[in-house]
Amino acid sequence: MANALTGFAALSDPTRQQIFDRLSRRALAVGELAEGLPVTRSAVSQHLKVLKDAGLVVSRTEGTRNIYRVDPKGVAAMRDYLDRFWQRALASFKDEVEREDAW
Amino acid sequence: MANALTGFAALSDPTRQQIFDRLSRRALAVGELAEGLPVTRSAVSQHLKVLKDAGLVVSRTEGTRNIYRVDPKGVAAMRDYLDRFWQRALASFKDEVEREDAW
DNA sequence: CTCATCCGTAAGCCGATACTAACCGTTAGT
DNA sequence: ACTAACGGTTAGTATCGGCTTACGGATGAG
Repeated sequence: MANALTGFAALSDPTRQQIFDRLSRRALAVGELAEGLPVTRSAVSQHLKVLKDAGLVVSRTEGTRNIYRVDPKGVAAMRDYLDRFWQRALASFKDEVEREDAW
Repeated sequence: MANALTGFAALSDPTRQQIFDRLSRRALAVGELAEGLPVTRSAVSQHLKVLKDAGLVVSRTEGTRNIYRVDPKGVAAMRDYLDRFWQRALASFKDEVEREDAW
């Protein structure tokens, strides 16, 4: 994937979040994905491009159909990225975090 | 925080990513944050509101200064959210491979 | 070959949002 | 009380981004 930062932008849109959620359960073709979504198939295709460029999904071609699934590696990269921030934030404020209402 | 989804939107902007990165290293006042950023203090203040509403930062007042820091709980919520997707994608991937192969 | 299916892309519209400038309330120091 | 420092808010503008429509390329069935 490009980097974890583009991943946040990719998941910032509600429609893409919905697409991503459905893909995380099982692989789907573009047309299948478009059914049940309040947008056209064209919009879905554009969203899939964003998710793919961010490294969050991969696709394979089966005849005329393009089937997408979530790429666990991309998700792991974002999770690990956040984990570094989490640890860094904890390290610089170890004292305050223990007192819930200090801030 | 509101939910993990608003967190992604909050971190989708490059300027907010930069703000968040600097805050994760140490707590900073708004003015300190604005120095070294290519935008005005006003813009920084607006970005901080978005990050705060998303539960990613918290603030405390010290005289006339408002000091912000990263909230580890908000970061952990997003990380855990991604972790669920990661596990789900792995399980789904495993199922797909069993009935078809070669992605 | 013909035709239908499937999907990506281009153009354009329109709402969302990141930004600056200006203003105002609060606090601290003299 | 006056003034300066600090920062949140508003108004206005410009750019960005998600959407639809229309189109074109690729594959498969007949």
